[in-house]
Amino acid sequence: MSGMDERKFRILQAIIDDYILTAVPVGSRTISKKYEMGLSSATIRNEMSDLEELGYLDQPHVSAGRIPSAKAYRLYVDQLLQSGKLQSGSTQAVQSYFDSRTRQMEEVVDQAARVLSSLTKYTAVVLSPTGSQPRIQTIQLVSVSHGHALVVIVTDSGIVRDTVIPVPPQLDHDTLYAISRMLTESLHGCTLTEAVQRIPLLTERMGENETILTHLGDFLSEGSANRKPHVGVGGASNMLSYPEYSDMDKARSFLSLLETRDKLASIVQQQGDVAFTVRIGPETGVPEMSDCSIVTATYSTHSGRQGTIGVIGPTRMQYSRVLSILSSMGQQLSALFSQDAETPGDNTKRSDSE
Amino acid sequence: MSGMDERKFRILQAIIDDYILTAVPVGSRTISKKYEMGLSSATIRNEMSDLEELGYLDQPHVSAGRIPSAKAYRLYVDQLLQSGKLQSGSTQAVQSYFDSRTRQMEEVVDQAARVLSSLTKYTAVVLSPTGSQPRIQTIQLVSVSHGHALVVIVTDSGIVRDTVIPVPPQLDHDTLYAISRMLTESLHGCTLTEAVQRIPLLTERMGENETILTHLGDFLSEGSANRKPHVGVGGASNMLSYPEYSDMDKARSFLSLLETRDKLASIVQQQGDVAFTVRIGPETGVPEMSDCSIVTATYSTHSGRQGTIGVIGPTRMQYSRVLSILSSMGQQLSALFSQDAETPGDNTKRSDSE
DNA sequence: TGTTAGCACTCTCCGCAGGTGAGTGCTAAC
DNA sequence: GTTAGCACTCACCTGCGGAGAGTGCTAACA
Repeated sequence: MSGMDERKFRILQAIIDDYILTAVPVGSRTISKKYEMGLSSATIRNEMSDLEELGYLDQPHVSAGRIPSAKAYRLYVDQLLQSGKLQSGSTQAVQSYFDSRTRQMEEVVDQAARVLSSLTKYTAVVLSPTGSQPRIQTIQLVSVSHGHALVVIVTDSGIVRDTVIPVPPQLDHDTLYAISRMLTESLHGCTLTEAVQRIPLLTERMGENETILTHLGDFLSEGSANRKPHVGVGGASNMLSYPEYSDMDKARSFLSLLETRDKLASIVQQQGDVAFTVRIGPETGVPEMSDCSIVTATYSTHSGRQGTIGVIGPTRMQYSRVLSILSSMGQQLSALFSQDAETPGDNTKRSDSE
Repeated sequence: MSGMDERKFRILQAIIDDYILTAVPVGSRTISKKYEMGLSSATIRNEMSDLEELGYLDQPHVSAGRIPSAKAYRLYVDQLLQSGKLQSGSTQAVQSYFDSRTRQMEEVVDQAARVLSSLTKYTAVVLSPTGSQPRIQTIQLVSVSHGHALVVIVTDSGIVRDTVIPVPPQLDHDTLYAISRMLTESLHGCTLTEAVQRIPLLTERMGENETILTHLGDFLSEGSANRKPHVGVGGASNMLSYPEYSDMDKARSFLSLLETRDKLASIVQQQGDVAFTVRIGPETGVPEMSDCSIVTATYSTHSGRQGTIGVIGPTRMQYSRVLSILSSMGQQLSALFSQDAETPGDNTKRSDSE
């Protein structure tokens, strides 16, 4: 980073800004004219030559302008993150998008991805919260039809899952309720994994209905294993608007990556405890995204589970804008998921005002 | 359709087959050589000229080969549907894809879309079942936290929705259970709309807990209004593999159409009671899909609700293949959604074998 | 010593030929 | 009715030259 004085930095900044806007290699004349630097193109040229030597600029071919390298974006972004001036006004925009009432966690996640993509004009990915295993609060069996019951498990972070299991057909509502009470008392406060272990101990108390336990155990162990977050994607087609993806093959491989949700989730998932992660070009570690950048942020629920929101765009992304939008969105989601046991947007507020 | 003899039809068929395979305008020589017709290219040429006059063939420019018109595909498909020889062996392939156990309706729909797209190499859309309003079987309130309860409504076609509503904090499990029993008895067999109407009549029986009714009413009326089917899309990027979408703008508008699920649903949704619908090119009525075809089929649940599955591809789609795959998939889904109140793939089978 | 004007040079992009080849329509012979 | 032959038409490819943008270098200037 040595050899980098104040003026060089300002020029680099100008080049990045211009390139982010136009996606066209930027020449010395452009800088000296459009960005008032009080310097002639020749001087700029010299500086640019230096910047290229330092690795901040690339030249597609001899007689083209320069484009910022990944290193340049990195510098730019680091600067941005340090100077912490991102909050800005985008909170409003984010907020206004969420007034439509959504209920299920999956819906919120999908909706968030749509909002994020339409605000940024890039591709957005939202992962539902994961993390520490939720603890069981209530287990309830509801009779569905003769010989089948619905199992609903409520945890401190919302409904885990519901499933239908077969039950002895002679069981009536009240018996199911009694069993539910018993199960709830025995397993309250356990994580799913703990519950699976504890289930065998309950056999004698169940009497003839022990088949229920088998099914419940199956269900629980699957629920505890299957901790894949839900993945919402929005604005996949936005990417095609950018000239860097005018190549069909590139576009196709990018889009098909977006379709394999598991892989996508593992790429986007943010590791560590930082507020933001910015991965530029090769830093993504994904060949399909070698000229993309991924910006992610986390949000968290009141029970400490963490989710990730991310924006994928060309390396010449409007980082500052994106970071500020992500920041707002993260706050919104945190708030949303922290009321009412991660089952957001319930009727409370609206009904109160009626 | 007059002026169309047996031989012309065979030639037309050959042209369509070849064009479906290659996407390149097909010339008279190709037909006479690749497809053994015992005719010289000159004869074919004459016939092709006739076919063009009849409107079955188009010529991109004077000295190019011919390509089938929408009218030709229409004829081809009608023929295919009449001769009812589509069942074939693809059922196996479809079946084998579904052994992975899925549970929630949404998951099944998404999975079906993925399977469908990977089998056909086109873009697939699957709509969850809609139709006659489901009837309430059970209503259950489950205590979630102090002052909040989870409402689970089981209908004859599965769980409608669950939501958290506020309840008076002093209510304990048993009271909630009693209320649940009361609600179930009063509303059993109602459709959601009927239930909304009947709720006011229950006020006196609830005593001090009537706020619950307000929230329940809100929830029900929303559930009955919000009859949008879930839309699963698979293989969006497949479309980019076909030369007809090598134009970026076309591709983008197509993909962004796929992203607006509501619009997509209304396009794909099949009207009428026929087993299959094939809409070719302009017949789709959607500018973005003017050179696509949409093939849809329906599946239905044991409670008579209908869902739609569809494949979107270029007009030169492999109709025969697609129709047979759709047919299998439709059967699979019908079967899947008819066991266990539309909560498919439950533990029954697996547990029995353990 | 830093800045600037000027100039030669490079390389992409674009439009314009000309050649090639696939395919047609027509005519005449079988 | 079928086929061989032939002239004709375009799309596509390739190579070429000019225009324009941008650079690097050198020399002059403050």
